[in-house]
Amino acid sequence: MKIGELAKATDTQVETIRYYERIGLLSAPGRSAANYRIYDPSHRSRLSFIRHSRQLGFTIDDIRSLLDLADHPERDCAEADNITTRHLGQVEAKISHLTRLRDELVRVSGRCRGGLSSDCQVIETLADHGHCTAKHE
Amino acid sequence: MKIGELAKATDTQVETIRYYERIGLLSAPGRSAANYRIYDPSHRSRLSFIRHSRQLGFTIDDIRSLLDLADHPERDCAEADNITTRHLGQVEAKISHLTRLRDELVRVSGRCRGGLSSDCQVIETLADHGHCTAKHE
DNA sequence: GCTTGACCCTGTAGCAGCTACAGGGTGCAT
DNA sequence: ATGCACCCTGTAGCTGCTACAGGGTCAAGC
Repeated sequence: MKIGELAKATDTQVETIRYYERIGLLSAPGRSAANYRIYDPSHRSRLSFIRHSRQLGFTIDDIRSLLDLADHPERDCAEADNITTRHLGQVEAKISHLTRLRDELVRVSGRCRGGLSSDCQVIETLADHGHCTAKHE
Repeated sequence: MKIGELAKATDTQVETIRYYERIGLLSAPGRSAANYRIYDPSHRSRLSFIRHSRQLGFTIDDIRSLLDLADHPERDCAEADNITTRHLGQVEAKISHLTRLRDELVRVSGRCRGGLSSDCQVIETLADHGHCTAKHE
């Protein structure tokens, strides 16, 4: 299949596929006489794996390791679990960070009672860190 | 004050301050005879405002608008509230996205029962989207 | 007066993970 | 023969910094 078809089949942009090839995540396929990339089903499943992993938020580097594991059936599955667990921890950290941030934003925006920006509590709050309940980084 | 002092006072990196000046977020201060940037208290409070807004996750563009409002006391505070509310919505969207993602990761990593990567359920799941309960983008 | 070290300057390149051109070639239908 | 959809390479852009390289400045200590 040509790149456009692979793109449609995996719900990926054509330029993204070329990007994955450039960074060595997806192996370079054969070429047609006209120098078009011609993919086979193995590329398709590999790209599906990549896209699925990306949707789950794995980094490109994680995906490299995961693909490597998928290619070496004799290796220990624990490596894959390590990557997943570490990633899960990062996602949870992000969630709790964003949750604190949301609470602060709710508090800030709740202060707006309309009127002029000169006595806008939102602006006030941003200007003066002391108005915050919690530390946020 | 010199840039290093301002950096310490606002808990910002020196290079970040120069970056803000370069993109026009923080106005260029005066210079000493030796061409050092010399900041006054107004720069300091402006930078605090910026940093505080960044900590709350506002984009640089949002901050430009917020600073603009802070500079025009006669304008309507609703604009600031709009920006905050829209941002809050984005944060909430991110939280719910990450939460779905987390649930899926928990499910995926729960499938690992050790053993060889050849029958690793984590790898399996990544390879086959059909294993997923929910759609995730 | 000379060195050392902390600070400052400019300019540019890098990070992640794409995305978006520009400027060209190919392939098929009309 | 012409139009159009598709393909190619190469490069620059996005966000919000961060990290140099290669240089200048200044005060303290010997």
